[in-house]
Amino acid sequence: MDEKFLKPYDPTETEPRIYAQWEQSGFFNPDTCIAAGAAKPDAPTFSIVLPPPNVTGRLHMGHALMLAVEDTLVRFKRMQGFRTLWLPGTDHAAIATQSVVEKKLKKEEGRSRHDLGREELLKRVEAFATESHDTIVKQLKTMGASLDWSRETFTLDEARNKAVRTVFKQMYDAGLIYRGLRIVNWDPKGQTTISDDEIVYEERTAKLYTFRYSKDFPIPVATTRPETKVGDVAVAVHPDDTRYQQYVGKEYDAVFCDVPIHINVVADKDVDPEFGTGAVGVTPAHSKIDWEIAERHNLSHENIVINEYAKMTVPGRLEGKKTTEARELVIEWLKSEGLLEKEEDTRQNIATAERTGGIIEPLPKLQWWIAVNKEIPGRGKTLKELMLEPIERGEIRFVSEQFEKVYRHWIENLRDWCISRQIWYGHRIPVWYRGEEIAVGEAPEDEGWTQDEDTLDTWFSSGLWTFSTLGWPETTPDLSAYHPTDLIETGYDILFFWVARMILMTEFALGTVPFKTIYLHGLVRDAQGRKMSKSLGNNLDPLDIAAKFGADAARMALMVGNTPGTDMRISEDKIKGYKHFANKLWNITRFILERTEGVELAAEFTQADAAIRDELSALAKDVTADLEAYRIHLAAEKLYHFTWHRLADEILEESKPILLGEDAAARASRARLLRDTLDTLLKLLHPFMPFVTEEIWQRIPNQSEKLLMVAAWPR
RNA sequence: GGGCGAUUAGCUCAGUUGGUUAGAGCGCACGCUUCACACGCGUGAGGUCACAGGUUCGAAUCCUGUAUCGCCCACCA
Repeated sequence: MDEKFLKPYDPTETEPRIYAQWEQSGFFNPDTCIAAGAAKPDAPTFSIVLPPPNVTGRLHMGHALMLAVEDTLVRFKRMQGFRTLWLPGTDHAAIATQSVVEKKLKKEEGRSRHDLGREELLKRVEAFATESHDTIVKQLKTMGASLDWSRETFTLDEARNKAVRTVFKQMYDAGLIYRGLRIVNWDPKGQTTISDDEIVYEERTAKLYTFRYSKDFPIPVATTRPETKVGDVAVAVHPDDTRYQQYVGKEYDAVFCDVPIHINVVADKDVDPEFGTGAVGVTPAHSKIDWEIAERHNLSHENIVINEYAKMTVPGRLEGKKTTEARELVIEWLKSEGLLEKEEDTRQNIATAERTGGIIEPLPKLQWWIAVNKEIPGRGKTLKELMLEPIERGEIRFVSEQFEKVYRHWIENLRDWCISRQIWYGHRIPVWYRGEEIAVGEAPEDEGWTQDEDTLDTWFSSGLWTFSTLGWPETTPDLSAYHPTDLIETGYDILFFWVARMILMTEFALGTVPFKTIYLHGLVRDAQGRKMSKSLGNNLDPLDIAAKFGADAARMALMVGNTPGTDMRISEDKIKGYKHFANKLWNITRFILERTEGVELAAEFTQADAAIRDELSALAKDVTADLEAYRIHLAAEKLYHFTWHRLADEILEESKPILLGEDAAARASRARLLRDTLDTLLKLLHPFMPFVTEEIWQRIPNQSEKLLMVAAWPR
């Protein structure tokens, strides 16, 4: 017996060595598996694209969970003989990455992006992205991820750029991408537009003020943002509100806090007569709803009073003031003029930007949009319909069915998607202007063209991920073999951002689904159930965890008892438990090898041993069925339980007298049973705990299959 | 305001299509230097499955309602 078994299992020494061995074997690449006979050339395929981690730093435990689940499924399928592809890549994560670099720049050098300029900033961001990428790859390998590195991609590399330009052009030609002036969510801190999905609402107490524009203005108006009232063009009331009907259609002039304003009184059904005074001051340039009201009543949109830095642009005492300062000044002025009628507390949800925390300032801006409710020429359907159909037809199914309703509900309320961003890192919008002319897709060859300054929302390129990574728009063998992919596995928090956008993009560009099954995992929280975050300092780094307990232990701890779609708690104690389990398996092996060394292995089992062999076959079947149905938590728990409490506690114990006994036939049968059981169990456990099982496997004498990772799955 | 989910042992959670006596890990108590393993072994305590009705031969599981907690979406000026 290998002397190594005399000491406890040491994952830190083992894991990097084993990973190097796997990598060297080339079996992460399905082509190598075929060449080596580990998969048949015509075997069915199984493919997953790795949800590309953002190059914003390093991986956290949520990523570790994702890797554990995906690697387990991939290894399972590979051992079953599928042509299995798990394709790695990273995401440039435009806003997220640029804002990390900008923050660093500010902190370390006290400079802004404008001090550096576009080109220099991009150099900095790219350097940072490269560094992050390398860290992330190291972490992925540490977790044991059997990714095909020969096919690695990046959302911003040349091939992916090409895919982005191609889809953009196709959508533009189909009339689905358009440029339009609308109220956008402007983040004054990040100096960019963001989409509705990037908004986080924070509940706060705010003051609701009731006032009149002037002494002779007949209708009192309630507002939480008095400073915007210098931009008002109308007062809207409900059409049935008898209090105000007599004023509808009338116009008034006033000088509001040094600013001359002209107010139309209009009737609009969107006004709630119960709220405030039942009358809304309409500020078209600084409120989405007001913009719509103004459109319905042909009122001016152009009355902009706040700029991109959230400062007032009107002449007079407010000029150049921040909105918050201006608010105070307006209240002061209202009081001094005797126009303020009431001041009360109200609860308010304030819109903030997810990445920067800046308070969103609605502003009218010329932006690029994707129309989701417009019929696609030649297809008779809208993008929204394309997003719903595969779910309805059952071509895509959710592992946790509750998400189907959530998804539908989101789609039904979907509005046009704003895809342009005023940041520099990302895919530059593939549009060029020359006077009145416009060119889309590829840069024109001739002189005088200027490219659009903006970049694309990062989710535009992520939406193409399942097929851009396989070589589209070229028709590659990979694309036809591995697309649609079998599974997408990611956190439920990016169902809308990403999963929905992949369905949209793939249905549009390829007319197929991007994947057949959606497996959404929950959040990984700390032992107290809190979100892991930098500010709380309760983050666990997969690298540290692997160094302390081994990647195998981390993987098991993340999978056992964790049902898809549900948040879980993780603690070092739990992970330690599975480190012990790896050691238990190690010692089981030691026992079996020691006690069967030199014992002749029987050809036939005794009746008792045949029963145990059947029990094991039943377990194998059970685990297989669980994995095929994505019940990973159950499979893992069953294996744990069998290994420790059936095999070690019972079978090994009752084997002791048999192996030391006089009955040679029983001894030979039991020896063979134990060796067979160990082999089978190592195979069954390998997808979950790849390192320790592989290490043991290679130290068992007379092993017929060399690498456990491509050994045949028990059937 | 609309939607989704949860409530099972002290704690964290499983429990697949309704089917024996409801399980695991951790923790706890007691005892073990037993020749695979103290990263261990043995024994044990601990549950009205949130509550109230209903369906059923049978309910933690299905239905209705209530309570509490959590999350998502929308958002009132």
